[in-house]
Amino acid sequence: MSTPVVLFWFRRDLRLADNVGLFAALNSGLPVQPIFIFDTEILEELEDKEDRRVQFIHQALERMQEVLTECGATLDVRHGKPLAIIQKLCKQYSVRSVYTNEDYEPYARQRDEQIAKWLQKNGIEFHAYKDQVIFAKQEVVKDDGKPYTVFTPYSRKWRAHLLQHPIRSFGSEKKLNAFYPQKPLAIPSLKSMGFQAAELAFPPDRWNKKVIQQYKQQRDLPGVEGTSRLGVHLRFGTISVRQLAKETASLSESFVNELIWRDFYHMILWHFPQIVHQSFKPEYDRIQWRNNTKEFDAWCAGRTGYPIVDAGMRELNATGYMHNRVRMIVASFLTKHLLIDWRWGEAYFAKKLLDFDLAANNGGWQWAAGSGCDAAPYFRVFNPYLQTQKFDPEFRYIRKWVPEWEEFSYPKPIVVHEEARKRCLATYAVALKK
DNA sequence: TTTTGAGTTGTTCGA
DNA sequence: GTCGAACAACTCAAA
Repeated sequence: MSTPVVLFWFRRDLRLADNVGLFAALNSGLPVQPIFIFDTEILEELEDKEDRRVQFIHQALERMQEVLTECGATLDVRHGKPLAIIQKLCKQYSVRSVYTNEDYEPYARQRDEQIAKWLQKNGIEFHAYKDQVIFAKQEVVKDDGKPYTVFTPYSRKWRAHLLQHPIRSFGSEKKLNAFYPQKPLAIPSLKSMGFQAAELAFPPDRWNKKVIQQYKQQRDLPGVEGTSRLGVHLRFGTISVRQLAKETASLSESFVNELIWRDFYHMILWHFPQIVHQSFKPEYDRIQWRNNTKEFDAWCAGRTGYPIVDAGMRELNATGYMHNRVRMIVASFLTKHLLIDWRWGEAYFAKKLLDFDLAANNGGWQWAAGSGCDAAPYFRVFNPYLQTQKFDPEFRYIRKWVPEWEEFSYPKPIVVHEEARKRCLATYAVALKK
């Protein structure tokens, strides 16, 4: 009989340091075999065979593998359906329990439920920990126990809760000797999984003190490096959100606010999973979207004739990233000027964004469309010219992504702002009148 | 239960 | 050019 072990299953927490579930596993008293599963259910949905997110994950795994190899341990990486892989691993190793960190997306919840059930039937424990966010699920709720749906009171309660429950550190990186000793195993290559590498760099997993200090003043200026660029690292857990919050708390209240927004949207998704398909405010699903596919294609390609919109879409297409201010502008433009269903825009972002996160992306789109919790009022239609004047007054961002914007060859606006605005207000009014 | 104050990120119009 | 009101009332949170 082989040595009893516990498995630690990495998902959106691809780091060895300050990892709650890993810390618990390493303290379980049994040697820990770390695993990762490239989930074919998810990978098959990806159209782009150079999808940079797959590469990002691969790279993060390789980095952990280096450290683990030095400790005489190894990460066992598989490719397939999670339940089947877990069943296989439980046959191969003498598994006493499976440790992991919670994932609040509907697909993940259903997957974990199924796996936990199978494990339980086979006498194996399943432990999942909160690691992805600072406060989750029921931790920050109204006095009557119900979830908040308005951000500001949520954020006040969140901050009060933090004072009562200061952030702890989980020194998982200090227990590397508790891994199961084993000869190195190879990580499946991208190619073997039907993907290929593109020569592209990822943003660093560090933050700049000056950027955080000036975050409030500069975060809205897409022509300036005024944001942290840490979204992708929070998404895949290559940095710890707890550590980040702790370190930046004294530097910028508005930066911490963005981390609270992240918790807020994850909490909302947990309590209202139907928002993946439906408007948070159901009456917004009565809107008669125009859904013109030619206009949608123009929006996707950055050919709307509105330079700030086109710059954003071109940045997204070229890099897998878009500045947050511009995300709002292009989302407002798609839903309100073009009257295209927010789900179309949401799906396009899901396909393209390196830092794509279901909770935040859905929250952002429903906010822009007006259909979300605590959303922009429906009559608030961003004026692309005014937004440019305010946030890109010297056209730095526009010049970078749409160098031909002043030339004759640049397309005429796909819609006239004033007309589109009126059409939007009229269309929304029909859907929302009682 | 009732009341009161407030609500991420805007725009337009008219005095 | 500047400023406040209207947009449209509504819902939420908390006292």
